[in-house]
Amino acid sequence: MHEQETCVAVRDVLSRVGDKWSVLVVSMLRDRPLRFSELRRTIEGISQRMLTLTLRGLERDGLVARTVTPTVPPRVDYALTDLGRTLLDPVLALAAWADGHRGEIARARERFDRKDPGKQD
Amino acid sequence: MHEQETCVAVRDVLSRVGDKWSVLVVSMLRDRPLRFSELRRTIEGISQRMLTLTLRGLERDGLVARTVTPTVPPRVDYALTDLGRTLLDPVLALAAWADGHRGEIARARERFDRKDPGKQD
DNA sequence: CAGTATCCCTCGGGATACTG
DNA sequence: CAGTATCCCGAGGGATACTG
Repeated sequence: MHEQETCVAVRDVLSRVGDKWSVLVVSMLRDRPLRFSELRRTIEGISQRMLTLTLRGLERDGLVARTVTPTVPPRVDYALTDLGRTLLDPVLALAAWADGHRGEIARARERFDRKDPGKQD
Repeated sequence: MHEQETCVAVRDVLSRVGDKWSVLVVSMLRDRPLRFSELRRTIEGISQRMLTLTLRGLERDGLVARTVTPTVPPRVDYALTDLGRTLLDPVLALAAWADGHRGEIARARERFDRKDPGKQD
């Protein structure tokens, strides 16, 4: 299980999950497809540029499908693929962990920062 | 569940998980405590600086415990805390997902890159 | 052995402006 | 509406040298 290829693949996915917007976008698409502008409005804080880049990355990895309706003005819908949907489970498990332990983590940080003051600005 | 605080906590954990070394360090400590130099040798590729920084971060979040034995030369052991151990489950689930779907992802990328050549160098 | 301290460079990502 | 193109800054992270 700890082969080289596996490690690379795992780190690859982990960095996807760790980036600032990917998981948020995926979780927004959980229930139904959304248009570019809907995603942009819903996510709040994301720049046009980063939304585009995030969606391209997710599309490239086969997690999100992009559907263009060539009207004018154009309409583009984004939806989770089957693969994208399977990612939801482990990600939500991690999110649940984060939510469930955020108190412990916050307390650990306070303790650490009290012991070692001035290091964390 | 989608309160502001939760989102912050989740993103916080996700960025920990997404950083280059944290998960690797945690998974190395899975079975038993390890010394600084053992971690350094085992992980392969990590710089002394990044190992230190990663361990400090994990310690600050209460995921790893640092034990100094004041001999000369000094000996420092790192071990997972109970909290750190609970993180293992969701992280391993994600790793399993990554391993299980890496073929699909690779194929999706090939397809995407063939359609849109020259964009990814 | 187990770190700190510096230097330096790449990349993530925000702001803004322009286009089919 | 749904993007691309530029510019720019700060964080992440590697290499190297020094220390208790």
